[in-house]
Amino acid sequence: MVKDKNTEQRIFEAARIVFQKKGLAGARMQEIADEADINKALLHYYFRTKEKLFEAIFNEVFDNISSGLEKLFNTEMGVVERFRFIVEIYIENLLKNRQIPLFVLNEMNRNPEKIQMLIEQKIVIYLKNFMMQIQQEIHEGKIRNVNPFHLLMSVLSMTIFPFVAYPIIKGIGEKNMPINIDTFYMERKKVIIDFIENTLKP
Amino acid sequence: MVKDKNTEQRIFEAARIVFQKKGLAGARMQEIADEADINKALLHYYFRTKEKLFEAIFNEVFDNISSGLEKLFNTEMGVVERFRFIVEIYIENLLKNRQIPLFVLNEMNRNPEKIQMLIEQKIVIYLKNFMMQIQQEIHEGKIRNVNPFHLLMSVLSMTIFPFVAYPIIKGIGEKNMPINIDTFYMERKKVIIDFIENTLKP
DNA sequence: GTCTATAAGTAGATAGAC
DNA sequence: GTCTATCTACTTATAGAC
Repeated sequence: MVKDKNTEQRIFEAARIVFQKKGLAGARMQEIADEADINKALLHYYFRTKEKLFEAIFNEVFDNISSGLEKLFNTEMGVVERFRFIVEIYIENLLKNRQIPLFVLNEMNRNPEKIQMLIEQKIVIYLKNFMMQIQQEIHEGKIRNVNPFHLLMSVLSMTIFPFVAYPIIKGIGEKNMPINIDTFYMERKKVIIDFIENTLKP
Repeated sequence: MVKDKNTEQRIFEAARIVFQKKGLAGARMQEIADEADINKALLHYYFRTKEKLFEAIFNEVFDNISSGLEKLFNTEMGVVERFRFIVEIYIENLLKNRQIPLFVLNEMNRNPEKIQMLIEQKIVIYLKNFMMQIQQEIHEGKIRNVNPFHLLMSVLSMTIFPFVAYPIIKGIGEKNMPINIDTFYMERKKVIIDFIENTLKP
């Protein structure tokens, strides 16, 4: 249960927890109120409607992703080094917020028309720039000639997918694996970075 | 709208469409009825409750996955060859059923206790056997020494994730890419298989 | 700002005619 | 088997006291 802090923050954090677990349609205002330890009417006092509350949560999540990308891509950095950063930062962050990928993917797929613009302006633009940088380094002979789009998609897949496939990983890892699941996620950093380096070394 | 066929099949197919698009909580019985072009009461006549109808759909999807895995893993085949099969068959199938991954991942993550057993018995068991085969071929020196769990997870990620990330791919691909999105998905077969071969060649 | 009580609307489920 | 009409329960949202 969310305590301390002012009411609006409490509601916000409670809503984040519930929406990320249940999705927009599956979440109940009552559950959010309980989680925030306040009355249901207060939710409406602060956020008017369920949709608006959800939007507030989603926008915050999306902005975090976006500003993270901005930081990653507005620093001067070579392609391989940048990939390394992406993988490390993403895995660190996703370990702390494991529900985020499914939450975002759901909203992206269920309301594409609604957030297409957001995706375009806050995600795709950075990825496109990065692909141009990759193209550039290929041209300069710094890295091997690969398809930047596919490479980027492979790296994102290897990084993010294991977090949405948690139940499968848990199923595999639980009994006859010598390591715990968090260790597995941490190990992936090296696995993915090795893949990148192998793929790109000239 | 689903026509022809008997009523039960019509309901079933309509429910599959709606549940895969909206999820259990987001789906409406009325919408399923409309999609099937029948009355709402008939849904209950054939399937009693929304939950049971959903379960019927989910079990069918899950059985398809499971029987697919069974076919893939009960054939005599080397590791590399088997990986090739997996990637090709999965991409072919997912191109025809793009909503499946998100649908299944959602249910797995939202009702883990409910389907943990299913995952264990119908998915994980095959993956574990395959990892043992990988271990075996490593031992025999047929393939390079890699971590089977990570390799498997990487391949599954690269294969499946792009289908749940469709909105991002669309955003990237739509304007300044010379190919259409289906071509991109088809190309991934080769990309992933190349990765496997490079990773495993001794 | 925060609560209780309640209104208003929606969705799943059933009764009963045909 | 299939339909219309209706019930019941739940959920969002609001009114109004404090």
